[in-house]
Amino acid sequence: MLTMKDIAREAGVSVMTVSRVINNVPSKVSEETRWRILSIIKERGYVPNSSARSLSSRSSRIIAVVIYGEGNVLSYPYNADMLGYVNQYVQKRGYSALLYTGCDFHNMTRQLRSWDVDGAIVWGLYDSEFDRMRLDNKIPLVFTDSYSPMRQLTNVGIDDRKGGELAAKHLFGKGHREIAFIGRSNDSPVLRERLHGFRDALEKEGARLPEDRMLPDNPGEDSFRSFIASNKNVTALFCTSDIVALKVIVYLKALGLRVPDDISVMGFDDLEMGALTTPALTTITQDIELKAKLASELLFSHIDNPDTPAQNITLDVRLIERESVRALAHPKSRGKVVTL
Amino acid sequence: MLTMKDIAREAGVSVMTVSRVINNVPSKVSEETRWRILSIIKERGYVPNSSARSLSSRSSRIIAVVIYGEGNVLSYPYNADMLGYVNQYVQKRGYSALLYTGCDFHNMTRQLRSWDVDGAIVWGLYDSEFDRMRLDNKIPLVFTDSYSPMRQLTNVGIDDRKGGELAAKHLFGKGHREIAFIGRSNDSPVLRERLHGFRDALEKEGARLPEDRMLPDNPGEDSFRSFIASNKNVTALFCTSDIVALKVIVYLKALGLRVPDDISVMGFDDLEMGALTTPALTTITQDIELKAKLASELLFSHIDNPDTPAQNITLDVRLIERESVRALAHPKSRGKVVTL
DNA sequence: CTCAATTGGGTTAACGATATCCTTATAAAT
DNA sequence: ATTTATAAGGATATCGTTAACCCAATTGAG
Repeated sequence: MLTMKDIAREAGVSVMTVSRVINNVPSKVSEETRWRILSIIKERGYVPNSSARSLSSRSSRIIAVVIYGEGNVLSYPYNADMLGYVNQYVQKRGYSALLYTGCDFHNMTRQLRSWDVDGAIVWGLYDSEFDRMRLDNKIPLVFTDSYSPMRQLTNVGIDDRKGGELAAKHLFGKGHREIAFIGRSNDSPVLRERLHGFRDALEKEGARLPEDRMLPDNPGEDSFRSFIASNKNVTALFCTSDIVALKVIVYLKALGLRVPDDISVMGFDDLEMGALTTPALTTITQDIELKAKLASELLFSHIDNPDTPAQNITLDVRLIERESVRALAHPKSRGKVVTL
Repeated sequence: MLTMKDIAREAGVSVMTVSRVINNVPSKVSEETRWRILSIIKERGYVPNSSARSLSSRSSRIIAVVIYGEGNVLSYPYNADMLGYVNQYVQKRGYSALLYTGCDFHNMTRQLRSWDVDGAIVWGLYDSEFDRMRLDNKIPLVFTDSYSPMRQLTNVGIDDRKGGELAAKHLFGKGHREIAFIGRSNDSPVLRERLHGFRDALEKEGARLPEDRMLPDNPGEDSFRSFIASNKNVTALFCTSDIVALKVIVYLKALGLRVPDDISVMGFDDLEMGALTTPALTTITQDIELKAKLASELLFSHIDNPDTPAQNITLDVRLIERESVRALAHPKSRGKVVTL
């Protein structure tokens, strides 16, 4: 392996001079020497050793991206999109992204510490896991979509509650009164918020969302089938994710129910694929690229200046009306419509 | 930071003994000492420093995953899926995955070398870029879907040609004679192979695929519209990727054409979303998880034993018949059907 | 003309681990 | 009783860089 020593010898200088050239230390090396060294570096194709650099300078220029979840979390397009954008911003800053997925919490933090990462962007955790996370490290951390009660955490999230609200108002405005909610969860604060917003808005309009009108997130076909069978008068379904909405539409099709003619369906997330289906999915959209950008920028500002105070940013959401919700000629409809 | 020295001092041994415990060097430390050291390590939460380890042992336990492409390559579900699976296998082996995306070839190889990665899995490159890649490194490399002429490369690909063939036979068997091909490309060997297989099979059946029946990969809506306008008698479209197929279906819908009633569409890749649309997409499927698994295993066998000879594995593909292709009551149809 | 500041370097010691070579005590073999 | 082998561990150099401090020559101000 080519080392700084080789470059130094060839240039007839000390390794420190080479180091200073590489790190652009201002006014410590003459223009001429700098130029000579740079050309030797280029000619020889010398690349500094990051491990040594990291060991010596206590800065790895690595950002860890931690996606907590089971199985292949990247098969969920939201996670993949986020990772892709985050990675772009990380690379743009000259850092590298180390990827950690899974649920082995212990191993994850071990790896973070062993690599001495300069920072980490984390999502997919539930409340309870946060406590374990903060214990050990002084590593700058940015979370996304965390609803941790600890407010000294930097977080970038979306207005999940408003998302639920928008969905409820939209369905109500289209004349729907008998509505079901797919995505009940005790673990996920995100889903909980969406439910809250949805139910509250519905009740404010005068409709109700009883317990037996809710199904857990990602129900199997069988349980969905029996749910539909025992809720014949439901005219609309609000799913807390596009993937689930799309699956539900397939299930409905298998039951001989057409969307939106026989029953309306809404999603959440605005995955690219939702626009490509027939019917195209009416959904709540969030700006994933912006979220990734803000998360990265916040992380770097923490890295550059450790005194940066924790921030909690909530991004807005919007409703995207496409084809999967039908307007009902409901007698009691107030004709209320959410405009964008 | 807690170091080996701290552990050694507390255990009353030398750092080498601690090192031996950590690296499980057989029969160099007594059971009792090992146990004592391990408990101190656990109690103190000591984590070895990977940079130092890497520097000293010349092995980083990092695998780079290189996805060559523009923009957010992970928004393409195939890439995300592959990465997700590869990452799982990499983590299972105790390695970490460093992610590189983009087209800045020079920077990519620089990073690979600077981190002294133990190996890399690479995809998304075209022929011409390979030459630049092999130049510099002795790093074990595994490619996927490369059609490089250099046979000393280890590669895991799929039988793209057969995929094209299966598509052609299926469409022909369903009675289609006037067929168009969406996915012409001079750069991508993968798409070239799919075209080859498709065209050859079509011609073998007695049909033809003239130049003006081909559209480049991922055409815009306008060019697609005029293409359809000038090819009114086309009854089926074969797209070389599911994403494009889904987009095309949306374009067709906008033109007032129903799929498959008015025109049939086939995709390629079998992305999860293709099964969730209406109509569900008839497509060519490949086993992405298997591909990722084989690529990882091959890489590790190269890492464990540098003398492992290069291998080129081609995985089989299958046709998945769903709903986007209609059977034509074509007079000349031979009623040929591909069975799975 | 002298003194202080600046410019352009160099020297040495870390950083935290592993490699390599030693050492000692005990057991087994001759 | 001597040799040999093995088990259990230690000492030191080294991996490639940067941090911290040092030094000589030049420049500019007073």
